[in-house]
Amino acid sequence: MMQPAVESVRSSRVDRLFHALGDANRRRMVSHLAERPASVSELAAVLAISKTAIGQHLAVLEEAKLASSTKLGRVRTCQFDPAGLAPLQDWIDYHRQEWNERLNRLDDLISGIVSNEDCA
Amino acid sequence: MMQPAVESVRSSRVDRLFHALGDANRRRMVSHLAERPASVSELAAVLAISKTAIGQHLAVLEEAKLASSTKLGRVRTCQFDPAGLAPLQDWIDYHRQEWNERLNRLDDLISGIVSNEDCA
DNA sequence: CCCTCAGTGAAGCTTTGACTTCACTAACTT
DNA sequence: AAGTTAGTGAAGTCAAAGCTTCACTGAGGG
Repeated sequence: MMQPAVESVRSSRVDRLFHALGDANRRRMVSHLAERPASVSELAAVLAISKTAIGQHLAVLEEAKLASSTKLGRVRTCQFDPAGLAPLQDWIDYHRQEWNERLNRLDDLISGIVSNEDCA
Repeated sequence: MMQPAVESVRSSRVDRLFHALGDANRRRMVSHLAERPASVSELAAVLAISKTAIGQHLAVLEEAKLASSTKLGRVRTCQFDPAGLAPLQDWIDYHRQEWNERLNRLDDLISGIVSNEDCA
């Protein structure tokens, strides 16, 4: 639903993802949907904001592939899509790894120093 | 450095964290710092923005505990703090778990149906 | 058929956020 | 001492983001 005519300004997938989760209300939506699917009205009631606002947040979440929705009759049911979190997890893993490599290089350096001392 | 006089508007730790990573330039800073520490000037050169802007981004990253910095002489050296990613990981894990529980409940339901069919 | 309820599009409001420039301080260099 | 160079504070600009209200469509219920 509510796909923008033009591709979003946010270029990358990761960008859309982090931006989507950067808003507290959208995270609350995700948290709620992670427990059970919900309609727009229900989400509006829970977050205490207008249905219009929910619709806007939903569009952002769907662009980030964190949620999906289908309309049956007049009610739209929104769902959480956990697979959408994958790129986020990848980003974290990547930076954790970078860090570990830094530690490893440090270890090597220290080992070198130690062995030098042993030689002395 | 640059601690705000008043506590940030962003209340929770998770909030600050997601918001900090919601900006592409700040993520680039983190990526760069994950490889090696860098000065403000170096980051400004890499990202092609003013040193002032780097200072502002740095403040946000430090508030989110994703980075730290120390000034030696006139140069400030910035460092990535990987431990700051923990709450982010926790958030993901939590929502993955919620999802799994949903799947389990679904499994139980299906099992119920199946055994009913078996009885029929 | 009329009424209500769920959701949407359009517009506009207000705040936040990401920069910049300018001016200034403090630390090296020569 | 004089000239760079690194970083900062203050202020201002500009666009994006989060909401709201209003008007309207369409589905269901009496």
